[in-house]
Parts: sequence; C-alpha cells; structure tokens
Amino acid sequence: MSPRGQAARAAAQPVQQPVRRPTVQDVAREAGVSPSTVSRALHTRGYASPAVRARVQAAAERIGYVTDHNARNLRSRTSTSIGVLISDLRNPFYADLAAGIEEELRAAEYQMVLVNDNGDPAEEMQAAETLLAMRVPGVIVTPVTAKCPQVLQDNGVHVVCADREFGRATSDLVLSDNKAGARELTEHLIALGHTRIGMLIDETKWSTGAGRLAGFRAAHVDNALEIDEDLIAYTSFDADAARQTTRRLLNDHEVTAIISANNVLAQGALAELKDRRLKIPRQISLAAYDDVPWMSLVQPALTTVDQSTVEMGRSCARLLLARIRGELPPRRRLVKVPARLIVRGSTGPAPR
Amino acid sequence: MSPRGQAARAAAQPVQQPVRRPTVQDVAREAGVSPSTVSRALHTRGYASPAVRARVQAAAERIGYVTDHNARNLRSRTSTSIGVLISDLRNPFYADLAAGIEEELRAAEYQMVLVNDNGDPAEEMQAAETLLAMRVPGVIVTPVTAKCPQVLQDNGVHVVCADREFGRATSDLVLSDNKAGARELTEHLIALGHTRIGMLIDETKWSTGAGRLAGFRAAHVDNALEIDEDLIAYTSFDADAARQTTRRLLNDHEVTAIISANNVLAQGALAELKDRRLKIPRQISLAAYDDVPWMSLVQPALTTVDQSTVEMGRSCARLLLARIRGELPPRRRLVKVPARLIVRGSTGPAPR
DNA sequence: CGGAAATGTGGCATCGATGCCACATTTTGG
DNA sequence: CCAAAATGTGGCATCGATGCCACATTTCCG
Repeated sequence: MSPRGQAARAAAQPVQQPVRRPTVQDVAREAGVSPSTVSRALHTRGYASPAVRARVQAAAERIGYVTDHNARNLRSRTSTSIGVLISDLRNPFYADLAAGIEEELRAAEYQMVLVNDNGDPAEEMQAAETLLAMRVPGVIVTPVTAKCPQVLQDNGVHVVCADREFGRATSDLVLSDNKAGARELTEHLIALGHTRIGMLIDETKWSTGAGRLAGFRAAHVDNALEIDEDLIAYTSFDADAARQTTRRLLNDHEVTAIISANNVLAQGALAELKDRRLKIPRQISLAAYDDVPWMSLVQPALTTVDQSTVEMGRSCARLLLARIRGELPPRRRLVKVPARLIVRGSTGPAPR
Repeated sequence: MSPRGQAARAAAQPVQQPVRRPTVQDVAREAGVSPSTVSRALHTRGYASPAVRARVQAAAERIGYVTDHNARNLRSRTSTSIGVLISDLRNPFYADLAAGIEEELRAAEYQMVLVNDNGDPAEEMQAAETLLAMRVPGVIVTPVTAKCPQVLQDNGVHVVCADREFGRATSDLVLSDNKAGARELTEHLIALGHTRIGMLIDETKWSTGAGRLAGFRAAHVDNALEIDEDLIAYTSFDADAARQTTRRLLNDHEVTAIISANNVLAQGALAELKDRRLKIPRQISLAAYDDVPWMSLVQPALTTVDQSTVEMGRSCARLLLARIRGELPPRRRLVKVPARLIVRGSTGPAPR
C-alpha cells in the first residue's frame, strides 16, 4: 500500500532531511504477516516455513529494508562490531595486523571498529571506554598497559591480546614466536662467522622485545659464544633515535653485524650505515626482525624474520570469534605464529 | 542501595556470563534523581543545575556507568560511528588516509568503522549495505563504483569521496591536486633536459589517473614538447604488471626518464631498472607520484610528489563532520589537497 | 505584594527488533 | 476417527536512553 517503492530517490544536493527507513513493521505489512514472523524469516534460524520466508525476503527486498543494528543490538544484547585497538596504523606492522583482522571479521559478517592509541596509556583507556559504550562483544588489542585488557574483561568483553603480553594477563593471546625467530636469525649470522653482533632494541619489558632478546642470547649460548652486554644497544621506538644509537654503537664498539629488533629501528640503522658509506654486507651485515615491504626494495635487500603479520591478524580474529561463540574451553589460549627467516643480500660472511 | 559497588570483579578465567551493566536507572537511584535528569546531566547540553550535574556525574563514576550507544543511537536517531570504505589497508596510501581520518574522528569523539573492499564492486556494495544497517550518519569512501556513494546518499547518509571521483558524483570530494602535482613533476624532468619521458599509468577513467596524465600532458604543452603517445605505458594496478610494462617500454622505446603514476607501479619500475643494472639517475631518471616511506630509503632515493595523504584523510573527516553537523551550505564541496614536489637523487640531467 | 516569567525536574511514550509464550492449525499414531 | 504431538504464527513486553511536555519552584517586575 505504501508507495515508497524502491529506495527513496534523493535530491541532487546532499540530503539534509533524515530519510525515513522501512522497518520490520513495513515489511510485515508488505508481506502480509506479523513483525515477529518477519524477524524470524529474515534472521533467526529455523522457525519459518519456506514459503513465508521467501515471501518476506521478497517484500524486504522490494521496499529496500535494511535491519537496524542499533535496535537489534539493544534488544538482543549482542553486537557484531569488534573493537581493534592498535598503536599506529601508519606502521606497516599494525596495518598488516589490522588488514588480517578485518579480512577475517568481514568474512564472518562482523565489523571492525579501529582505534589508534598512539602507544599512549591514556588514549588506550579512553578507547576502551568507548568500546564498552558500543557494547562490543570482543576486542583485539596490542596492549600498552595491562589495565586496558583487564578493564575490558572485567566488563565481560572478550579480549585477545596481539603481539605482546604482560606478566599476569588472563586474556587469550596471539604472539609471533619471537624467541625462535630471533634465535634463527642470530644463528644465521653466527654461521656466517660473526662473533660480535650488535642488537638494536627498544624495550624488553613487553614479551615482544624480551622474546627477541632471549632468542639472541640463546643463539649465542647454543654456539658457545660469549655475549658482550655492551653490544645490546638500547634505544627508543623511533627511527632517528635508532640512528643515533647505531652511531654510538659503531663508534664505541667493533661489530661486524647488527640485528634490529623491529622495522622502525631498522630504518635508523640502515640510514646510519648508508651515511657512513659502509658496504653491506662486505663490511657489515644488517638484519631485522619484522619483514616489511621496503626491506626487499632497498639495495641490498635486507635479511629479515617475517612474522606473518597478516596471518597473525587472522588468527586473532578467528580466536576471538570462537571465544565469542563459546566454542572454546574456559582456559586461556595462546597461539604462536611461526616466524620465518628470509635470507637476502644484507647479510654475508664476517669480514677479515 | 544496590551494592554493585565498583565494576564487577571478574573471574581469572575469561568471562562467559554476560555482565549486568549499570543503566541510567541505576545512576538515577544512586544520585536520587530521575532518569531524565541523569540523561540531561550527563549528555544533553544545558538543562541541569551544576549541583545536580556534579552529583549525577559522581554517582555515575561510582557505579561504573557507561552509556549504551545502541540505546542512545536508536532513540535519538544518530550515531557517532563513521564508515570508512577503502580498497587496501596494506597499501601505505590507504593506511595513511585511514590514519588521518581516524585521528580527526577520534578528536571529535567519533568512531571509525573500517572496511576493505579490495577494489571489488561487489564487496563495496556489501560494505555499503552493512554501513546502512549500522545507521552511520556518514561515510568516507575511495569509490570503486559510482553506485556505492549514490546508494548511500539515497538513504540519507552523508558521503565524502576521497582521492577520486566519477563523472556525475554529487557528493563532497577531497582530492589531491593531481594535475598540478604531475605537471610540476614533469616540468622538473623537462627542466633537466629530458624530452622522452615515459609515463607508467594504470587507469585514466578515474579522476586520479586522468588528472595525473593531464598534468603530464600540460607540462609538455607548456614547454612546446611534442608527446609521443607510445611513451604513455598503460599497465594494471600491480607491481609485477608494472615491471613487465616497464620492460616493454624500455625495449621498444628510447626514454631517459620514467614517471610512475603511483606507489605500486613505482615498485615494479624500480625493480626492472635495478634488474637491468641501469645507473639511476645517470642513465635513466625515475620519479613517482605518491610519496611513501620506502621511496626515501632506497638508493638513490626517489624524487616524488607527496600528496599529503594523512592530511587528506584529516580533511575528509573534517568535511564530513561539518556536513553532518549541518554547518555547510547545501552545494557540494570540493577540497583540493596541494601536492608537493620532493626532489631526491633519482632524477638528474638527461644523458648525452 | 501578586501574578507572570524563568528555571529545573519528573513522567511517560518511544526508537525498531526480537524473545517468549500462547494459540491455531496440521500431522501423527493408537 | 479422535486425542496428542508437532509445527508455524501472532501478540506483547522489553532492551536502555532520551525527547517532549507538564508541573513545581523560584525569581522577577510593575
């Protein structure tokens, strides 16, 4: 009866007036059934005869009905929006992580609400609050603080921590196998005859840095090589700082190879080596944890550890969805994503 | 009276039972006022005495009240979630765009729902449908199809198209000044004495490619240089394809410089030049539209046009928010983000 | 000093979809 | 062939916050 017909035609100018959207009631009228039946026919599994179902779907299509998620979420106390809380979308690591998550969520008809916290605890908490307000059933976070996942869990939100963990976390976890990856990378250098290897690293409080450093140490121990603690060069998470630190490392110590703990630091290290016109790998070898695209574009291409970031994102999403659906036993789950050594031109035999 | 106290304490194991969250009613009871008053005190502007407001806020804080966005959105027919629909988060261009958008949205207390459409029209439409279901007041999209922005607008959603436009679009628009940027870049090469410049480009149906090609042509015209149409090398949006196309271009024609229309194509072009061991810029110059981080890391660093992608994202968000708030006159707005030439080592005097 | 205007609060209906139960109809089995 | 079970649909209340209006106070001014 209502001649709304197809979707309302819009003016050429951007619409100002809110458009009246068809509701379940409208579909019910159009299909000659009750609102309850429409709801069941369109969404709930079972509970509607094929004939009615077809009729309702046709009617919905005809009048351009689109479910209102707000109403649905409110009434059914669920939501298909998932919070994703990361530090910096401009870093390819986080972008790849988010891309993997989004891919998997979209396939499951969930949506991704993405928030950058810039690595700042205050912004992280703020974001958590927002996600609570949205009543998301789950959040994937690269935590800056233990408090954030905690608060979310306290409020009944399922949490998956990605990339790093804090001591007493109780949430599900997806990590790169940092120790194994770093060990493999270090062993690769040792096999090439390097004995004085610099390790450029920004933090060891999170499991990420700690794991990579542990792998570095383990490789030395395995090969009966003593570690000169001075070669572990602590810096901050910033390319320029890493460059300065590399400079000091080179000035103060004899190293024949440098490992950078992540893609940002690698940038600074490379800049410094290029600046000094050091021949890579003839005079010095360079390698990095976390393979990102530019590393295969520079000359020589960098030897790296690829931590399968996109796959890591997918894992996070799969794990979270399984948890939300209640398919998992109560104990926390730890997923280790394998790391893979990629040998390229930037590492070679130790000089002399 | 209700002794819910602080936030409910959670079990060490991930919570299975949905947690009862405090509502406006609970706050009202706690503060000794009516629910209406709570609502006004917490959100609506004006309409509440300072004393009551303070009391209500304290009560809310005390019992850990967090507004339910679903209920709020449903009742007030608004939402603070904004849809962002892009092609590929793993491409730094889109990542930067999203980062700029998110930054601005977050500052305004809006949320970003991010969807990848992989450049596929079907996925794009699907995403649009989802965003309609979420009742977002606005969407920022790098369109694949004219239909998508159209459908959104027809349903009363404000739309800002980013990076590109289709002929008869009626939505607000934020573009890089492609023509001016490409012209400047081309003129830079012409000034260096290049007369046979290859243009590697993937599409000219969208305003993006069309603008860049137009700039390329304009620079030639301005300098009374004839264009050899064969030097405009059409390829597809893919590094490998770009590499093949570059190979053919070099085989079949004498060029002393190559311009790549975007960051993806540049990757292929560079790979081919390196593979041929051509000295850049002595034997051939290479330049690219769209400056992304790796371009300053390779040796020699690439001369590029920086299209201020992050700023472009911010502009999109600002424009959309202004539109949503009704602060803009009805006619469509076009924002041109200036492009900036960055001269680096990859371009030099034409050989011979 | 009395009535009008200003101010602050509470009551109630409502946004749209859905969970639950009751009931009408059909199917089944003794 | 009838009672009992199975199946499909409709009615109604409800999720939580808020818009709107009515009304109780207070403040103002002739």
